[in-house]
Amino acid sequence: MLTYTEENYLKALFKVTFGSGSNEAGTNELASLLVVKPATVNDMLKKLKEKELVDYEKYGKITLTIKGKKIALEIIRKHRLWETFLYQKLEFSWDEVHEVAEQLEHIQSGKLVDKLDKFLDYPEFDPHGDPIPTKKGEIKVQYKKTLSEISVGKSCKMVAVKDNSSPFLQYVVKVGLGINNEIKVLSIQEYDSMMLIEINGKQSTVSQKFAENIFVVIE
Amino acid sequence: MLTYTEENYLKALFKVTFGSGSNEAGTNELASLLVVKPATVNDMLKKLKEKELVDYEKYGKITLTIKGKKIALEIIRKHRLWETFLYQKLEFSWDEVHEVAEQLEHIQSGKLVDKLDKFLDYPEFDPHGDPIPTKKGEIKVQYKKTLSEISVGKSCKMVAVKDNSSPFLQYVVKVGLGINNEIKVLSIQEYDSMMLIEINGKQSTVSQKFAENIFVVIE
DNA sequence: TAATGAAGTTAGACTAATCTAACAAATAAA
DNA sequence: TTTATTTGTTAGATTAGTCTAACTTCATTA
Ligand SMILES: [Mn+2]
Ligand SMILES: [Mn+2]
Ligand SMILES: [Mn+2]
Ligand SMILES: [Mn+2]
Repeated sequence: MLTYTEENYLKALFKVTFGSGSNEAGTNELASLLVVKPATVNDMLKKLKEKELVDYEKYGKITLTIKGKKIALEIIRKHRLWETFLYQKLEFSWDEVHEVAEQLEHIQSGKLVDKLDKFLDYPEFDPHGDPIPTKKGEIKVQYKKTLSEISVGKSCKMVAVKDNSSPFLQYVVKVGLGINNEIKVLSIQEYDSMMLIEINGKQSTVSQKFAENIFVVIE
Repeated sequence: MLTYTEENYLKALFKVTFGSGSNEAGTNELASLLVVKPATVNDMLKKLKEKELVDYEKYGKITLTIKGKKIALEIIRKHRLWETFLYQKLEFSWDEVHEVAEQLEHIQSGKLVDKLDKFLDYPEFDPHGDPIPTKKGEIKVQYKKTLSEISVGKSCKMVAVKDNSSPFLQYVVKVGLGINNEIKVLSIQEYDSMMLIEINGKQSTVSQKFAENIFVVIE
């Protein structure tokens, strides 16, 4: 059985490597994501290598083994199922679920995950629009862009958020945006890339930074 | 914030002291309940005393402070609410809930407890018949006896179990017993106190050890 | 009341997870 | 191709939680 901390390293490693082309990560990169020092990561990598959860040679790049990736996906599955539970059943707002799910994702009980999945009627996406890995560890890859990549005059549909922080999520709500909303790009300011958008007939102006954290699909 | 381990010590301390008249506990007693060595308990007591969660002097008895008792009750409240959730909403059987609740009781989120309580419609008892402390830390004291104390010819109602272990709980089900069942004591064997009982018209014979672990009330 | 056993304490050691500070290797710049 | 910068590693220390083995105090009982 893995410790709480080991699980967090695997999850972080999956997040930095998944969809990064090379599937590799570096010590510093991982350290900054986990908010620990590189020295700490280095120690942990030796432990994870010993347990055959990562491939890693001194001064080399870090990758997850199949075994490590499988565990990472299980934790992400649990995290997103719990977020969905908190949001749908307990009426948490979408900016509150992540923090609690960070704890709940470490509860060890295969039965609990299965029952929860069933109770929620096998959801495919969490409240932030992120896909929930299946029991088999399959994860849906969505061909999504960020709002900042959409050109003037085009329409798209919001499907997820990149930034999961509470302040950002609250801001998204304030702007009148939510998952599945239609967004039309009315204009883009040359100078600072500020975007004038329309959602349900209501206009808003958003910064480039904001637009880079909204995932959309073109229909 | 307390660690997972500190919380377990407070909970264990509450369990051994609550309703014991003196409200006191000893090092060895606590050690055996927590399945650690007395030396370990001794170290922890110093930490808990420092944090003003227990009253304790060298070679003296251990008691919870008001503050320590309050925290213990919060953990027990969480434990029993989670057990109720698992049993009522996720269809766990009553012998499976305890182990998972041992983990879930340590999730830190006041909001989660409140929401869960509401979601379950403010339950008063958990699946084992144990009272769920209120948000204010009030716990219902039931005037209950054990089945072994009931005399021949009398009837009573099962309200809870003393032993929460999976083998015992499964055995209770097998005997045809459950919370709120009427039990009539038909006869008691002189020699070994074996009890012949009737539940819903069905007769069963149970040992004294068994009868000592069934809580009942006389109506 | 003194001996004996039970209960409780201390010292010293270990593991997991973390840090700081110093060092080494790899990479980018000049 | 040196030099400088970034990246990664090591050594040594700390804290929480645990242990064993030895010791002390308390309580019972002969
Ligand atoms: Mn999340
Ligand atoms: Mn999410
Ligand atoms: Mn329980
Ligand atoms: Mn219970």
